[in-house]
Amino acid sequence: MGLPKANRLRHSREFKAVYKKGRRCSGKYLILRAFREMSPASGEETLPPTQVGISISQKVSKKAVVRNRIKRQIRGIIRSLLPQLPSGWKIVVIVKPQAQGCKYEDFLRELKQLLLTSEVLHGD
RNA sequence: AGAGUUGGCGAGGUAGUUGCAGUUUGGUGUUUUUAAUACCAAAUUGAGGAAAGUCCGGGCUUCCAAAGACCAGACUGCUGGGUAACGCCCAGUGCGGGCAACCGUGAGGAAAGUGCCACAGAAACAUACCGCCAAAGAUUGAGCCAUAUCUUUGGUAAGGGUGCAAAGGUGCGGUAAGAGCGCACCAGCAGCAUCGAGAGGUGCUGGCUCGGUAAACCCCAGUCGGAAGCAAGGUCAAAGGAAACUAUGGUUGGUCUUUUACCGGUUUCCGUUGAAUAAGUACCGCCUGAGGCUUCUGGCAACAGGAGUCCCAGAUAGAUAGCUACCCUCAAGAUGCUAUCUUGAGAACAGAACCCGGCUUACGUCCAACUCUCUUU
RNA sequence: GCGAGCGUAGCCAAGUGGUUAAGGCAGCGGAUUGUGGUUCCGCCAUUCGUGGGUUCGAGUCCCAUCGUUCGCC
Repeated sequence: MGLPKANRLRHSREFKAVYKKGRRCSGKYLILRAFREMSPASGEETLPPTQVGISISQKVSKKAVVRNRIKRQIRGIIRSLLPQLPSGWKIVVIVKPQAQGCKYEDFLRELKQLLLTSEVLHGD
């Protein structure tokens, strides 16, 4: 469940910018860093599409298979949520070591909650 | 039926659907055209036997200015073969383990030299503590003989004790006591004959002899240009500039000789950009290869050669997941008496990152062959 | 990708192939004290990360493996 290339964070610089300027929300298993580029002249139409990156360290698990599965599941959730997200955001999802034994539903619930609390997603 | 040994296959399958990456084709948009790039649609392909550990061997790339000599250095170590190469593989020899199938093997040299062998023991490359034996002398005694004890000189390595190990082992003869001193068998060494391509096997003869350790230094034989590694290295557009430190030198193990070749190096800051001193993935390298499959020939085999056929992952914050249906396998339960139904699971180890050949480690199921034991016919 | 080091008691650790593996902290028991601390004495490694091998004998030498820490591009 990969994301389209336009919706990915791709460079180390962009990650660093998000860490530096973005707001921070943490849950039980995940940490969210979000940052919106607000140039005063441009309107909603000219904003770049929202880009998302996932960061998972070797501390979560030494096994690449486990790390990749978590990444895929999170990416799948983001993909399903993508139409609801407003454009212009740069988001980094960091996986905590406690997330080792988590299931798809756990990530889904937590990620939705984090997006709401960080005011990226405006609930109804 | 149980216990065990060896080898092999495969890593659930098919269809649909949503989604991701590559390739090809078509279409649309952008840039001045060629072309490049983005999006859309269709077709097609999409992780492993270990992709892992990075323990060996290569290919490939760049640097070391070129040539030569010597010394270092590293690795390997029964024989023959295979291979691009290997510390790998195959076949054999010796030794060790197992009742056996079979398995393991770091298996050159200790009479080139040096070192070490704790404790114990007399002695651990060299000897005599207790013993045994012979001769001489002394002691008790007036003297002699015998015996005993002691001393000195010599012989001996059988016995005792020590130890991982005591100088070939066992038996018989022999001797003052003993000893390969002699004989038989065994083990080791040397020579000859014979078989084998060779490691070695077998037989005969001989003199009887020499501790262990080289995964201690070392000696011998053989192999190796060195260093880095795809973050190698290159293409693209552009624009380089400033400051500081260091150099009579430097150029990849060391020394020397000859010829000549090249030249600064490091750090910091500013700047244009898709990207700026660095992990630039924008592009190449980058997936046609010591390639796979089928078959024939040679070879005990590893493997080699010929023919046919196929194209089979190429990401770069890094592509394989979710759902549905059927089949197959397994487990549990019910009906029921050998089939049906229901539920659950499809595992274990584990994710390509330049590419190959091995080794090692992790790991679940199935199949085949063989060995031993027990029971029945 | 390339390389280097370390695993010894709960913790920090020493250890030229040769008894029963040195210390310190912690812990436990005892003595001293009216009680506690200080001080003193004693105990505490079924064996040196794991598995093989060499050796008469391995924590030490060799091979493989597991874990862990660090460096460079």
